[in-house]
This record gives sequence, C-alpha cells and structure tokens, in this order.
Amino acid sequence: MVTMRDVAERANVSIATVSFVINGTKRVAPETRARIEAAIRELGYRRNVVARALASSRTRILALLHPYLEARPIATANQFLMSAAHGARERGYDLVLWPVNDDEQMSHLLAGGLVDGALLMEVQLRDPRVDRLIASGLPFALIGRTEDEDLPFVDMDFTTTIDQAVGHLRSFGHRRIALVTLRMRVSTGNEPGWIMRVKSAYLAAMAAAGEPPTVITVEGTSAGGRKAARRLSADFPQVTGVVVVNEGASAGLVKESRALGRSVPDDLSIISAATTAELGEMIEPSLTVMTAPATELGRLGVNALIDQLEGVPDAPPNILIPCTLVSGQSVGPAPA
Amino acid sequence: MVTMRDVAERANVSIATVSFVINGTKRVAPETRARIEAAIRELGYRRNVVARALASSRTRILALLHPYLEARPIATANQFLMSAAHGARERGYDLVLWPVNDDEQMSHLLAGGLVDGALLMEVQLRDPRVDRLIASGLPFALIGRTEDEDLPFVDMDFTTTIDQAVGHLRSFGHRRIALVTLRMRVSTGNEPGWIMRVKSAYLAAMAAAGEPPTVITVEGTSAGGRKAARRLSADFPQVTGVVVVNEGASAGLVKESRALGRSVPDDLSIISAATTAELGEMIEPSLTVMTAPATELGRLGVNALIDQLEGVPDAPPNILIPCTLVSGQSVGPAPA
DNA sequence: CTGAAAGCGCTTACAG
DNA sequence: CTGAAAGCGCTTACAG
Repeated sequence: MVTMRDVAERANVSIATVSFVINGTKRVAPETRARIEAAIRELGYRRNVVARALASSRTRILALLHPYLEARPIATANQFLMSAAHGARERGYDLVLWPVNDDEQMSHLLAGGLVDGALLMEVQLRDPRVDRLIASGLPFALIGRTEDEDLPFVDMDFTTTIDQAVGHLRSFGHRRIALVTLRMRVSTGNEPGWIMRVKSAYLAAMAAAGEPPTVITVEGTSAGGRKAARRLSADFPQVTGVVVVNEGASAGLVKESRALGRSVPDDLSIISAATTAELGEMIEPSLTVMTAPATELGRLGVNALIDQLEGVPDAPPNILIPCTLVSGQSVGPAPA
Repeated sequence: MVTMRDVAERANVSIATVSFVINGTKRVAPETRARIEAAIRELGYRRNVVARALASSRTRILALLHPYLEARPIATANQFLMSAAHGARERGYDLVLWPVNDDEQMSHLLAGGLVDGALLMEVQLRDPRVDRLIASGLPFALIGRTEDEDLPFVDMDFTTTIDQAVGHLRSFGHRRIALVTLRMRVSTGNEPGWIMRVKSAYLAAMAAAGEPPTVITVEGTSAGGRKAARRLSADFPQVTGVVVVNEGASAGLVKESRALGRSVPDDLSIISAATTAELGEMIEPSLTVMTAPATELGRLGVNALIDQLEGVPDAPPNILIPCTLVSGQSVGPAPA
C-alpha cells in the first residue's frame, strides 16, 4: 500500500504539504505542487479514507436508511437512492444504503462514528429513529415529516398531488371518488407520516368538492389491492373514481376490479399517485399515474444534509414537491 | 464522545485490557471483566469503528456493488441485499449497498481502505470491475460468473432452471417454445454473464427436445416486452410457449400478446424465470414464475466472501442454485 | 492476567 | 510557503 509518506519522500516534501495539495486546504507553491502531483500519479497514490476520517473526525460517508426494503415494492426508492448518491458525490461524499432494522443496529451505526450524517426515508409520525438520531447528535435530514414539522425535511406535496388527482378525475365527470392507501401492521403513530397526510389532503379535497369521502386502507401487495377492489365493489358501488396511493396494491386493484366485471376505465377510473411511470405501464390497462418526484427529493434531501454538515448559512427552507401527472388508459369519463 | 480511555480510567485498567474484553481477544480475569463491562454500561460506551478500522486494518464493512440500479426493475436485487446484509451481520460485518457507476468511483472505493471486501452483482462475461478488483487485491465474491469460472462465485443454476421451465411447458404439450431474454446496450462480452448462460441452456434444452429454438432479446422494460410480443406474433406464430428471463419485460409481453388477440394461456403459455412471485401476481393473468433464489444466494455470497476474509480453510466450493417453480395462470395446455 | 508503548495513515494547529 | 509534531481512538505484539 502506498501511503502519503511514500509520496512525500518521492517529492521531497513533508507529508503535511502532500496533505495540503490533496485537500487544497492551503496555498502551495506551483512547483512544489507539480512535484507532488507527479509523485501521486507515478505511485498511483490514493488517500486512505479511514485514516483521513480518524484524523479529521469526518468520514464523508452518508447513510441512507430505509426500513421497509423487504416488505414492499420500492420502485421509487431506487430512484431516490441513485439521485441522492449522485448529489452526494458531486459534493465529495459517498452515500450508501445501510440496511438497519432494529435498535441495536441503529446504535451501532450512530455511535460507530462511521457516517457523518443520515438520510431517513419513510419517516413515521412519531419516529423512534428520529429520537435516536437527535439523541446521538448525528446530523440528519428527513425524507418525509414527523408529527411536528420543526426538523429539516423534504417531502412530497401531498395536498397539491391529491388535489390534482381528484381534480383530474372530476374533470372527467367523476363525483364519488375513493382513496385507496396503505395499511401498516404497526401501532398508530408508527406509520409513515405520508399516510396521514394523504388522507387529510383527500378528505379536504372531497370536502371542498362537497362529496362524501371513502377511504380504504390495505396492505401494499397485490393481495391488498384485490381486497380493496372487492370492498369497493361490494360496499361502495357508487364510487366511479379511485385515487390509489399504494404502490404495491395498484396492480391487484385493477386486476380484481376487472375480474369482478368492472371495466377500467369504463366502469371505474383509477389514478395511482406516488409511483413510477414504468410501474404503471406494467399494468393492463396502463395506469394513469402521478410519478413521485424521487429524483428531485433525492437531490434536495442530500443537499440539505450536506448544507447542514458544512454549516452553509442560507440552507434552503423545507421543500415540498408534488407528483407529476402522466396519463395512461385507466381514467375515462364517468359512467352515465 | 466517550472513548476507551474513559472506560479504562473508570474501571482502573489499561485501555489494552478494555480492548481485550470488548473483542474477546484475550483471557481477562472475571472480576476485571465485570468491572470493565460495568464501566461500559454506565458510560454508554461504543467502540469507534473508524479507529478500530485504522488500527486493525479491517473495517468489517462489505460493499455490495450493483451496476444497473437505475436502469431496470430489480425486485430480486432487494431480496438479495437484505439477505446478504442479515448474513453479514450474523458474522459481525456490515454490508452496505454502494452505488458505483464508473471507474473513478470504483478506484475510490477500492483504494480508500473503507471496505474489507466486495460482493459483485450482475457480473459480466468480461467484467472490467473484476479486473480492477483483482488488481486492487481487495477480496471479493461474485454473484454470477465471468467467462472463466475460476473465481469465487455463487450463481443461479440456469441449466436446471431452463430445463424445468421448458419441461413444464412441454408437459402441457407445448413443442414450439421461445426464449425471451435481455438485450443490453453494451458491447459483446460486457453483458451480464447470465444472458449467455440462459441462451445456452435454452438451446441445449431445445436440442434435446428435438425442437427448433427461437430466441428474442429485448430491453428489460414494458416497451421491450411489447416488442417481443409483436415479434412473436408476426414472425413466430407457431410458438405456443414462452420462457421469459427478463424481469422487466414480462408484463409488457403479456399485455401486448393479449392486445394482439392472443389469449394467455389459451393461445400462448408464458413462464417467467428468475423473478419474484409478487411481480408475477401483478400481471394479468398471474404469471407462472420461477422465483430467483435471491435469499439463498445472498447468504451464500456473503458467507463465501467472509470465509475468504477470515481464511476459513474449507470454504465451500462454488454453488449453483436453481429457481423454484410457482404456478400461476399463465401456463395451460398447448392449443390443438 | 495486565500494562506500557508503538503504530495504523492521515489532518491540523503551530512555528518559522 | 513549508515542516515538525501532536493527535484522532483504537489494536497488538511484547514484556512482565
């Protein structure tokens, strides 16, 4: 292994000077710099990240924490990861996906000193991970919001998204519009904050429209989606439009509705929000979707975190971004 | 931050002794150990992972490298990640997903000293990453195989999988059976090794059956799947059975076949291999799938890597695991 | 069974 | 503009 010492010897300087040119932390005479850079090239030197981390007490590694990786489809989560990783790299950081499933693993990660900061996805209304994060003193940013919104976050703009989804259906003449969203098998408060926010936005939109609301929550699986279809058909036959905010259940909902003899979109119009266009295309008929702003959120989230780490003075305020409508074949005129 | 020194002082021992009890690396008198453990508890001490890494030149961090995260659906990749992460943790390691997209990032990762080893997914026949890995001296294990199979790997057993898929279709009376697999936009040799292996296995199976082969390669998207359906319908109308090994294209293939007036499975039977059951359920009709052994491969891969790191003498030989058939509604008797 | 000390490969005041 | 040196928080021969 070639170390900074090797480079220093070859360039006839001290290791401090080598460090200065590598990091650009101090002015170095051009000729000296050139000699050092040549030595680095010739030796193929690469700075040891671990030693640097110990000496500077900064690792420049950021952890992305996502709790539900095994449980549900996560088409958007990968977009988020890649976007955040790119953003991190541009600013000299590595962002890695760190599987963390329990308290012990969380402690290990937080106390180990291996990451400079954390990006939390699927934030819950009352999120014990956030408490730990705060207690540990590790800088973090949230993708999503807790109950109180005084922590640094970026998030989807659910109000705008739901308004647009409902508005889109209403523009096709639909009046009875249901919401199908996610049910978690966790205690109240431990569910992702977006579920509550989606419901609120939906209820507000229906109130504004003067129509009665219908909320159905099911698991984020095809089986969950089928269950939702049966409930809609059996208990709410008047409903002609559905807003789904449940990535994993959308396919099952469409399939089972059709199996029950309800044509999509002739009998039932469906719009799936907070998902990807590619996922919508997998379904028959291709879903009208509202694509999640995963790429934008990834960048914003990681930048918010790094701003914080680097003490950027005018860190931007918390930001909300709505989903984007992509028309498919699952929305049509309300049946007469 | 509470350090080992703090613990040592409180327990009236040297930091060496603290280190010994934390790591269990040396016999320590029971009373001393108890005193130290009490001090650790009382101070809430957690070992600094970075310092440990520098001192021991081991970080106990493993990187999972996956090149195509942005490009294609990766339902199985997450299963793999979670399984490997669990396996790593049981042996005292952390396994993280490290987004690496180019040479520079690869060098950074390999030379930085931050990871003890790497697990490579989507291995190509001639994989430049493998060359770099070898050159860097970093231990690694492959999920998949390069052209020459002399490197440590675990992989799917494509021969058995394809034999079973073809056999399953033939047991329903199908004779003309096509293969739909993945086309990469990369130069030959740089494509994932499994593509070639799947083709070979398929060709061998058809030869054994005495039937002419039909191979169609398309992108791993819904659009790619639709294209495959059109080609099948237009150019190979005699084909009544299809084996798909292209996770992202399976939905499009089914959709477009039906749109072309070909019922699944009445006119066309489809079996999708190397995917997940949940993905199969999203499609109408639910696909008969062969689920990828992602969980097993994750464990085996990470164990092979750790065995190597720890110099386990009888490291198991390379292992191949076939997919598992899960019947859906997409396979039926061949049309008369 | 325990400790003193060197060392892992860097960064960073401090001095010149 | 450059260098000598302390220090980051551990591990690990070595000695006793």
